[in-house]
Amino acid sequence: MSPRKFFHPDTAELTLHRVLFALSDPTRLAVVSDLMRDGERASGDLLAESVPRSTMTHHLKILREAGVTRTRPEGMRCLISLRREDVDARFPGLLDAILAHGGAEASAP
Amino acid sequence: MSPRKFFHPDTAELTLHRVLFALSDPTRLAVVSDLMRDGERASGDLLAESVPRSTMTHHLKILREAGVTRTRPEGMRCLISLRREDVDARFPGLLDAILAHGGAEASAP
DNA sequence: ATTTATGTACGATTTTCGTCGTACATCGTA
DNA sequence: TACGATGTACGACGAAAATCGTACATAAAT
Repeated sequence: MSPRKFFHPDTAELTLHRVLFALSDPTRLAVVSDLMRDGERASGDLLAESVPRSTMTHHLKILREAGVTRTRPEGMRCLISLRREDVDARFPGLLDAILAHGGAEASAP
Repeated sequence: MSPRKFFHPDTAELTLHRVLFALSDPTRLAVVSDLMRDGERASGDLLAESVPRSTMTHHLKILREAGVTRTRPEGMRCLISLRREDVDARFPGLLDAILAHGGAEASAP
């Protein structure tokens, strides 16, 4: 019964092209937009109506392995949060620029 | 002998995920980094040593159709420049954030 | 008009990505 | 332990992307 493990890259290992790629998909952009507005959220509540679970798992894995989000197991659920400070430390202003654009594209793909 | 035509999207039609996708490739990121530092450049001078011409044409087309760059024919050559004001108008701070990161990844892929 | 330099168009190939169903694992609770 | 709820792993499928060679187009000069 080992607690579930999730790989998270170190802050120093984030690469710009990987982060940009993680953000280049409409579904993932919508997830990040939600996280920016609402803070930490359960993965099951993210776009739950429009995206199957296995598809959401896939997108969350890409965001997590790019260093954009953090996944924290909490009982049966997974809580997802933005790695705001880490991304800001490595790419200052990047998330602000995306936040500034707001959720204009943050609807379903 | 009509002068060569290149499609450029209107500023209002730029989408965030398309711009981010265009910037999510190391080769294209290196091109943009060069353009930020040196201004307008001939396409043949961009990474000429490491990327075949037809491949570079492909990348420049993606950048252009995403609205990130402008291509201007000048005699036999093509001059490439950043659409700085247009991208800034639509996504303020985005290019600054990438410029701030400098050319740290701007070497060959 | 021929030649040379530059860049595009097209096609073929390989790789990667996005989607999602199914089976499995984990967690809390009855 | 058995059950129900949540999330992951794996595999398959089709769509899209990255690479690059070859053929063609454009422009300038001879």
